[in-house]
Amino acid sequence: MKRGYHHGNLRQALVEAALALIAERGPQGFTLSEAAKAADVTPAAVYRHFTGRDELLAEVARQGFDIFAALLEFAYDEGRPTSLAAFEATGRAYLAFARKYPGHYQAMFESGLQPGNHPGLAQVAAKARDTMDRAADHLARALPETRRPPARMISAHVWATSHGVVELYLRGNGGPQPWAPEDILETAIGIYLRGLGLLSPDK
Amino acid sequence: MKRGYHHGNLRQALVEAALALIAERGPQGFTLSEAAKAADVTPAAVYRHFTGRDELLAEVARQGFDIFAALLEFAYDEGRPTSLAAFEATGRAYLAFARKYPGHYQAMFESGLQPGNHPGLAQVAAKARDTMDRAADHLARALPETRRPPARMISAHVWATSHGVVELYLRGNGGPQPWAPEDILETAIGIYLRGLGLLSPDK
DNA sequence: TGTACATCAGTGAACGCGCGTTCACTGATGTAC
DNA sequence: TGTACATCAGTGAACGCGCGTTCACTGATGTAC
Repeated sequence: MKRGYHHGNLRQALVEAALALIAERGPQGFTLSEAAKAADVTPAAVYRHFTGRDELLAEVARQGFDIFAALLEFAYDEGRPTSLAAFEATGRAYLAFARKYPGHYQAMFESGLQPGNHPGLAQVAAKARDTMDRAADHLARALPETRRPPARMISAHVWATSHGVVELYLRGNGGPQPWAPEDILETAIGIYLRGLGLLSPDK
Repeated sequence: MKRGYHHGNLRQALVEAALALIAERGPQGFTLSEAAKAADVTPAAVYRHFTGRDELLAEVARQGFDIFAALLEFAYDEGRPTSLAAFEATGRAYLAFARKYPGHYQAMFESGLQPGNHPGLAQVAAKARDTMDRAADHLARALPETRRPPARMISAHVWATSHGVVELYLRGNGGPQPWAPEDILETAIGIYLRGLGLLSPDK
């Protein structure tokens, strides 16, 4: 692809170059210089669009949280067809996101980025979590009040389990496993929901 | 502490210097040069004890898995007093380890180390997992065979949930939470065990 | 017990490298007249 | 429609830095006689 002196959309091209680098070599493998090179541009050009290396990385993560929040929202689908099915779908969406967008995922969760330093990032991350919280809240209403854990506790449980399955069994820090990550997560959540009293005790 | 030309136990001193660096600044913050400096020694001296930076880091992780495996074994205590209590104790041990040995924990799980490149590492990691598997197996025997998930599936669930709680709520990539990580994990495992049919449905 | 000597843990200087960042600049674009 | 000019995206060279690693060396230790 040819281009003249001006690139056209260098900002997004840099984001995508960074994404490819991260997906291929891990968050450590990402450098400003290499992202610039992959976008066919001098490292100095990056500074026309970002204040520096960190801001480029943060933008990658931000776009990741955007996609993530949208996927969760789509999976939740306002609680349709049932609050239970919608809740299960959000759990699956977590894993599906990590599988389909590994560059984004790593920028978000494994790059050592401090959300506190990037206000926009924290905001869009909160949006994703809010969807989970709503799904859990909707689900919790089906429980008798006396034995109903707080909705945010339930969503914390599912985030933790989903995140753990991704880190250990999809991204591979836990050694090989005889099951697909999807099956591990599915059964874990199934047993958990039975424990909440939302699935019948028979398989 | 004074010392002469020879250090005495430089190898272990380097491991401990690395540990302190990692605990303080994260696995990225660790460099061979700084570890050497912290041990009051020239960077070149490191090469008398390790083949290079990676092997030093791997040794830190190896010692971590050693401690971890011992803690799990201690918590499991051959299934005493009951298989259920022993199983719950191993879950708690995971979190306790991450809290008490943050440097080891990060070297093991967040340093980007490839266990495949360090045979000794994979071996001792397998030992830790084996303890979890035994705990799960012991527990599973209390279940009627028809509705008993494979023991390794159960231990995968608990590893994942424990790991997720540590990453998100102890190490802080999931935003602030109104509960202590210990409480999140405890309730998650409680609900899960009820789902397995091992705890009565009343609180 | 005293001395010669082999061993080897640590030194200090140097290396090449790639990193993030800066700076004065240049060339393309698009707008005002 | 044609030209002058302001804007600004990208260049290219340079910087200082800290990294991991190497090498010839030196000084402490401990053992053989």
